[in-house]
Amino acid sequence: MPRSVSRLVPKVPAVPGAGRRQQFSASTKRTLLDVAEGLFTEHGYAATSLDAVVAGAEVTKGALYHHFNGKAALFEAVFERVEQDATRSISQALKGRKDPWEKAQAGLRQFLEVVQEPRYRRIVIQDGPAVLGYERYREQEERSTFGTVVEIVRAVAGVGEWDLDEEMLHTFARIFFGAMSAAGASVATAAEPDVAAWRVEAAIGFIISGFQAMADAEVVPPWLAEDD
Amino acid sequence: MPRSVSRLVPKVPAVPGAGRRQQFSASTKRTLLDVAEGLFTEHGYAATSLDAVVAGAEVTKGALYHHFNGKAALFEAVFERVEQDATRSISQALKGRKDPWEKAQAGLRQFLEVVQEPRYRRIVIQDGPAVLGYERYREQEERSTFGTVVEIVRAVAGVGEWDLDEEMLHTFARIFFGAMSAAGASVATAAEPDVAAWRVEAAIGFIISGFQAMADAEVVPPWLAEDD
DNA sequence: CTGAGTACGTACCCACGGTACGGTGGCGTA
DNA sequence: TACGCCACCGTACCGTGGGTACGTACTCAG
Repeated sequence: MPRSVSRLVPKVPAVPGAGRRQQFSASTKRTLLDVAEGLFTEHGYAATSLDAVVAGAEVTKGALYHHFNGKAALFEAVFERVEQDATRSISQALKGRKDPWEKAQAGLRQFLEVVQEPRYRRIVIQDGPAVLGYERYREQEERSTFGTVVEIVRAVAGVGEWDLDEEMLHTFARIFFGAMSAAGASVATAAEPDVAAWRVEAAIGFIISGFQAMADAEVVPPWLAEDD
Repeated sequence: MPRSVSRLVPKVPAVPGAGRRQQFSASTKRTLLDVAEGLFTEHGYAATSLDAVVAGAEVTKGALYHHFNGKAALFEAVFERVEQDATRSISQALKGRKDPWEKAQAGLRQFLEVVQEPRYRRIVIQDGPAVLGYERYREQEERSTFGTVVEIVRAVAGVGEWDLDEEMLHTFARIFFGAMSAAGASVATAAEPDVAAWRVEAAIGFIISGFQAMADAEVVPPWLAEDD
């Protein structure tokens, strides 16, 4: 059932003057992205045919291949848009927060919200790595959601006054991001997402409290004692 | 270039007696799995054609579809084998360890080794979720690698004498598993895997030390204070 | 008014997953 | 030992779907 989406049709010029042609072009491109996003979310990348996409957008494959280099390119464009929305959403939640711990909490909460969106789970988490390859997948991550995590970790580390070099900071961010992704997935698939979300918040909070406690007590990580 | 793998050919009975027929059958099935594993690892699921698999195994599609219900089923069989090997490898590393913290460390180290295997990264981490779907993917995880993580977390929590219910324990395990997966991926793709592995061990050790410090100091997680 | 190039539509190719069916040889049975 | 059955596998074929080559209409600069 190819969903049809309303789209500008070159009949009467909507806005006369500078480039009506390009308006139609942008409209069809956007429509293709919208339809593709819906189908990718619903059936996944592999089970979505380009015929279904162009049928939903009420165009032909000629139009699709004019705007995108192929199916993978179309997916990547959709992928980028979804990640951009997610990043904007999270960044918005951080507005106004001053305390790094508070920012971390707000960021986590908003991420747990985002990860419950079907499109994010399906397109970014599930199909993303396989379609884009881990190389490009991590490139995309780096300059979107993951980038936000890096900033938060940097802020928190600054409060703790730990002397982490840039590499170590990225390692921590990577670990936290992986933890959040997995946690988010468990939240999204849980029978009661709300309860599960609370559990995750509690667990992560538990871990972070450990950092604070350790900073206060000035303990030495036990399995770093036997360094050779 | 379809790699050909040596395989039993029904010419002279290798071991006479009980069921030579089944030996040939098992041999071809195993050969199909071996070839498929190699091709899936090298080119990925989507870019691997069944023609290439049967060519490498020196059989035809008739044989393949006799043993497996389809391409996805073939992949899942390969997937299970890889995960079983990984689980065995990690369990082996835990043998003899008594102290839970020590077990955690050994398990982490072995996991970081496993995650560097190209077949595990490509088949399990990269293509697994997309091909099997998140449902089946997590089912498989649950009774293999992730199950080991749960046991380790349970042991460690027992030492800390924290009263975690089963749900919370699973949440922690989920988080740690996600952290380890992401960390493992960063290790595998790093320019210097050894150094990266050390960083991850240090970071995770850092976090776990936080737990110990917190257990000693009996602090309260800060963002759990404002419970409503 | 006209050339040029954008923005599509049309027709087609072919790789690849899947299926239907045919055959052959081992293995239990009498 | 003869025989029939079924597991095991080969052969031939189809349909879907990604990708491509090429034609066309419309727009805008000059």
